[in-house]
Amino acid sequence: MKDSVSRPAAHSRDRALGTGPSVKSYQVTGRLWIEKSGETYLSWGRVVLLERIREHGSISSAARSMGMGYRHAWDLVEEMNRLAPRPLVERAAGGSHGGGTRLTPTGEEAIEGFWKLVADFRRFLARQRPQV
Amino acid sequence: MKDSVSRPAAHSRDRALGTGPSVKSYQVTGRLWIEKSGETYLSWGRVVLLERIREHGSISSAARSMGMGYRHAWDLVEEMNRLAPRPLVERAAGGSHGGGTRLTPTGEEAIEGFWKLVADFRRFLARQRPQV
DNA sequence: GTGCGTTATATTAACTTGGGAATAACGAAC
DNA sequence: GTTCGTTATTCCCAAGTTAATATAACGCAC
Repeated sequence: MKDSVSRPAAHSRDRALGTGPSVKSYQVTGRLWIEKSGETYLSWGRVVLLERIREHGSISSAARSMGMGYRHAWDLVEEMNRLAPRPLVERAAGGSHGGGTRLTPTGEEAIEGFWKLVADFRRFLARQRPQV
Repeated sequence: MKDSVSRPAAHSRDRALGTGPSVKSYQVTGRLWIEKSGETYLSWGRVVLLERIREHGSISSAARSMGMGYRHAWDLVEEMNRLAPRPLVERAAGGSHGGGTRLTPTGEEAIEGFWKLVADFRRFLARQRPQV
């Protein structure tokens, strides 16, 4: 079974979660993220970036694959690693292929945990009836 | 009993809802709003603006009271009225005091309904345990 | 040591959002 | 008709965010 319902496609640009393709004209929508000390730690786009890094093996390739500038992607990775209890990715500059970036087990857990949170949020939104 | 918990102070600039003053270092946070046809209909700031209009009797005074430009406030009111099933506010230009803006019953219901939604959302967030 | 593609870093440009200023229109009170 | 403060509308600017560009550092393969 595809998990495209509980876990939206990684290539989606939508970071706002609604109740899906509804016929209702009014729709309760929202965003969810995790902060640490007031700073954003994990969000939709950040987790998608982590998945792309896992898939492509480098920050630059991951950024290209989702139309994001390398600088922006690097900043996000830097901040996530800084806020995480342990690094989510390990980076290497130089080497035979120039280097690369790969997920740590902590990074894998962060992805999984965030999508679980998102799934709960989607269920919550689906229960809401927009009061017009 | 004050309602500052279930209904945050109207002057708050925070539109993001967390689980309150928690000692946990990681905090699940989020925003909630209502869309119609992909356009934002009601959000935290918009509903606060409606409350200020009810309190002050005009868009300009309401905007001043919350450090918002009249232009921006007018745009928000215009869009809310356009997306609402029936107008949320009635506006009058001219008159003894220059005119003014007041809430309609629909506007009152919109405020009440949105804060109920927010209260549910706060309860949902409070149930979440940030998975680090 | 040279080549390669990456990470790392700084600088600049473009875009978005909201604020400020200015002006006209409004309409009841006087 | 004058006054008043509001609504309504246009234009421009400031600030913050994101994208684009450029350059240096890195380290393994060869």
